[in-house]
Amino acid sequence: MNKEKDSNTEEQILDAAKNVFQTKGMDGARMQEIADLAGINKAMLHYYYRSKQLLFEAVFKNAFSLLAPQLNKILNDDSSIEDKVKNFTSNYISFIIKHPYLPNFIIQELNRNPDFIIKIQENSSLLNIEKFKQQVELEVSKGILKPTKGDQLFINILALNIFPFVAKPLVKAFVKIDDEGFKQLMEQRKTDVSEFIINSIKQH
Amino acid sequence: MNKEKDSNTEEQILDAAKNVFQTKGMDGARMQEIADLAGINKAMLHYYYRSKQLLFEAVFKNAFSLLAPQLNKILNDDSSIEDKVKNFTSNYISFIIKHPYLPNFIIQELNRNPDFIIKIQENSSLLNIEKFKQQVELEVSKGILKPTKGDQLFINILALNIFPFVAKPLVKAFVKIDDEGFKQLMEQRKTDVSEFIINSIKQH
DNA sequence: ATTTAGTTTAACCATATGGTTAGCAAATAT
DNA sequence: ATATTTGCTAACCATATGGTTAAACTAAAT
Repeated sequence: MNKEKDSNTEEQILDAAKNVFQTKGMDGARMQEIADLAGINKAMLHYYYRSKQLLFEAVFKNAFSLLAPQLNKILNDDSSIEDKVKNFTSNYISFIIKHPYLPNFIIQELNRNPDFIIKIQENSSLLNIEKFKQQVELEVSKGILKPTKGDQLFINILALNIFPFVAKPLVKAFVKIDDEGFKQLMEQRKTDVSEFIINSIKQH
Repeated sequence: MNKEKDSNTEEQILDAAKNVFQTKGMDGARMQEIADLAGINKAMLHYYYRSKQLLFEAVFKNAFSLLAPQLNKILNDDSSIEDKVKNFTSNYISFIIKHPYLPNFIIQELNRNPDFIIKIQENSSLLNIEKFKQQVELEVSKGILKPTKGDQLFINILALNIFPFVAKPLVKAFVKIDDEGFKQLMEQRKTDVSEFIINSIKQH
């Protein structure tokens, strides 16, 4: 057996599957299209991944494992809330510009099958907002922040950063811009969003 | 012919189609499932709506026409930005609690087929952010608001209001709540979100 | 009573789709 | 040298799916 070629085929399949699943979703994806994109026989998909469901799960886990460390930064990091907001906003927007289909894919598929998140919750110590909430409480009591609820703040941070990418067609239509204009708008948000949040919660 | 019954069947189909399309999307929806839910023969779907695509479009247009007036309020209304933010936030969250699948459906399908929004743009005078932007500029120059970009503010308002519903499974997992807890969290946001926005942009 | 038009159903059709199988060719092990 | 395992392909299969059709039914119009 040729190890080089083995892993290569398997990777090519996963690559093609990422492409197709992330743009068309589980329901819209076709095994044949994945095979064509990978340049191999359809039977190979089943040879390496058994079923559409399992191939999809491989893609989904892969996608989530890319996103997880991004979210982890804001939850389990020791910098101040202000620094977290600034860093997360800038980093996350850069990250999504590199992986534009990720947030939409994850949100769409979680809505299609909410049980998915249970599996994720079991496997990863992620998705724990407690430390963040305590930190907000502490900074509120110290007078650094105005009275603020940790969970709502967290939702707001996610919303302001993720939403524009998820609703990209809507945003493009409202603001009347093309892809290039959208990219510029998102670049601007790297600083605008953190300012918007800090302005709102910081005690002055 | 029985007009009562006519429109009834047609409506029953549209109702069932709304249900199925809005929860499963175009790709995940099955004509047979829609027919079963409507309690009629599958051929009736084609009798009244010709094809899956046209039935879907009827559902989509219907959904968008529900959402449009909501967005219109914030774009073409004469109250102050502060009042707009307060009213929109409260009204929109109430609205979505009544139609929980709407935002997700629209966003998902616009991403699947971005051309859809072109048709919408042609037909409706909606989706024009100009008045809102001018109003922001005016209030900034009057010193009511801090320096603020109208388009970014509009995106932020949409993001903070819409995102939690679109990402509901994610939010539930992070905050560790069930459906009841989610509903309470959203009720709280009716005031929290507008405060969050006003705090950020109002000159003081 | 009969015609006419709209409505509904069961059966059917062509195609798409996820998945399987038999066999081949090359590499590896014996 | 031979047997065995592995990677791969072409052909195939069963079922699902969107869509069609011909005939039956209903109710109003003549």
